[in-house]
Amino acid sequence: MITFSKRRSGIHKKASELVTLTGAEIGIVVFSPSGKPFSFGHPSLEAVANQEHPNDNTHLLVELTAKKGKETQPHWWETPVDELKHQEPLQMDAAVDLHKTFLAKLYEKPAATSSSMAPPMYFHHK
Amino acid sequence: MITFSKRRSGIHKKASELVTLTGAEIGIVVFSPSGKPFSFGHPSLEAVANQEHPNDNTHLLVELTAKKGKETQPHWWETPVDELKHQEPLQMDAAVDLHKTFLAKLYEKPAATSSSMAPPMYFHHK
DNA sequence: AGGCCTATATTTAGACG
DNA sequence: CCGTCTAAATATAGGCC
Repeated sequence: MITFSKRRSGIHKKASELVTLTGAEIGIVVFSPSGKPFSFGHPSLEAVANQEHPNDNTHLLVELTAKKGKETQPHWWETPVDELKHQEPLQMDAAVDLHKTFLAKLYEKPAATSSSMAPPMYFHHK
Repeated sequence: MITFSKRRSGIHKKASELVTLTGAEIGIVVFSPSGKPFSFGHPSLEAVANQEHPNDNTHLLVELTAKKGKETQPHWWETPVDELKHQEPLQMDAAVDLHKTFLAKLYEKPAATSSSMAPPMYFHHK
């Protein structure tokens, strides 16, 4: 648990460095062994994308449903994802195991500014 | 660019270690400065979750639309996210900048087995 | 791009406050 | 939980294939 905390910060730091050094964009979601979620990502979460994952023909649709209170929480990644909410397991394919996981997609504008990178990033938890 | 590659592997390795050492679950999506997407994650992508991000009242719905060809690509994270597909920018909120970003959520079953962790993980790209 | 190398810088575990 | 400290383990840049 202490190891988790330390290493989580480590990865977080590495991710920050990757962003500042190379201008890449990154998003990470981690769930601690105890189930606490932590999210982190580079630009800001302003819109989301929908993209096909060709190799397994998986199509993921990420949809932003509500957006308010933005002024007080400008950067979503500065906040913990907070409690998990259970819901009925999706019956897509029961092949592997009990774990349900995720995938995230990003969509970048054609000639978008690659600036706005690397505001100091934090990894909070609750 | 060489730095990006090396550090990307580094983060990937750290993520693997975090998983093996602590049993955490993690998912990462990185976009190289040139725009190439790389994904990585711990368990497998079998289902996805929908979860509220309380602090900014953002609600993200991640939906798995299609799932086939699984036999040949058992682990989604072993494959690159591949080419980005452009689509109309979402008009959710134009506040920040041109970048569109993402967020991912994970959903774990109540008393799920925390086993099945740490198969060697790879970071591919195209 | 990936692999191999080596010197240097960083991270880590573990103990402690 | 957060800091601080330490020795030991690891990541990194940069050169080279």
